[in-house]
Amino acid sequence: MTSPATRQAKQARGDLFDPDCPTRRLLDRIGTKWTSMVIKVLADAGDGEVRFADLRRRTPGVSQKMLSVTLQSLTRDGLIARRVEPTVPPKVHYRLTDLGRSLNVPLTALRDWAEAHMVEIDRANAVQSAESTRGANRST
Amino acid sequence: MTSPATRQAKQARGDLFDPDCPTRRLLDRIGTKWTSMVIKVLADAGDGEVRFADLRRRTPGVSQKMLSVTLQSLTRDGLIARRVEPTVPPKVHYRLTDLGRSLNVPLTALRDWAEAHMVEIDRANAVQSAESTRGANRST
DNA sequence: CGGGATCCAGAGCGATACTG
DNA sequence: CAGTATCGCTCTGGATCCCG
Repeated sequence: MTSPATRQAKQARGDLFDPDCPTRRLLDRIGTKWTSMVIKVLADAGDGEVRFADLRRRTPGVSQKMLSVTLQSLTRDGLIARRVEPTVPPKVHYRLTDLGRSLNVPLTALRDWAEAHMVEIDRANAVQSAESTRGANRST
Repeated sequence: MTSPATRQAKQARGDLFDPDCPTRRLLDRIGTKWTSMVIKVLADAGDGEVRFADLRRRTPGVSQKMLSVTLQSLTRDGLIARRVEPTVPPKVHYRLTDLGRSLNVPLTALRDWAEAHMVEIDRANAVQSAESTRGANRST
């Protein structure tokens, strides 16, 4: 997530181009393995809240630790809201904030692009592999 | 970049939801530190080609190794095209492909969101810090 | 039930040095 | 000029155990 130390070092070096580039910082967040999927799950839930266990079930493959960490990050960033029911077995509910929902818009665009074009990327990779497999016979 | 081994394991476990989710795979690519910036630099160059050294100059902070690696990935994925002038000091030119340019569209949306809303995320983080600094005095 | 703490393997990435 | 190879650090993220 681009540690503060790194950014400090850059600023100390005198190049202030970095603060102009919040894109990297955003990508560092949504690029973290489970973030975008959690946002999608919450977005699909509409305005409803989702409990921790439900989130875990709807996010296959996530460990409880990483789900916990992801939810903490998103909460700190103000993208999701946390509500705790102080019952004896505590129930914790999560939902997207307005900010989180607004992020979901460009994120959905990216998802759509991915679903539409990842096959082309796969095909491109396949071509490269094929070219390296056969030695290099251009003509004929 | 979500190793093939990981995906194999998941398929072996029987949950085939993952291949349905190319978003993760896309984020693994554009989430890699320099990818989105290189795409932006090339997109800003219009349909023109940019040489390696130019790219490096316009992508402050990148090492020649990481730029090289990033360009290789993008080339394999068919997002950029590579043209080599076989002169004695070789000149290599890069440009976005149509696929790369189409990716730049949702990516630009994400950049716009970042520039518009990262301050809110920073503010949210500041609030959390403040709340943890002062013990916890709610009323008043 | 929800989540914090710890340990550990692996990937990302930077610095440096060498090649065609 | 453009790239490859090696080393080493850091950070991610998974497994496991423990707590309220």
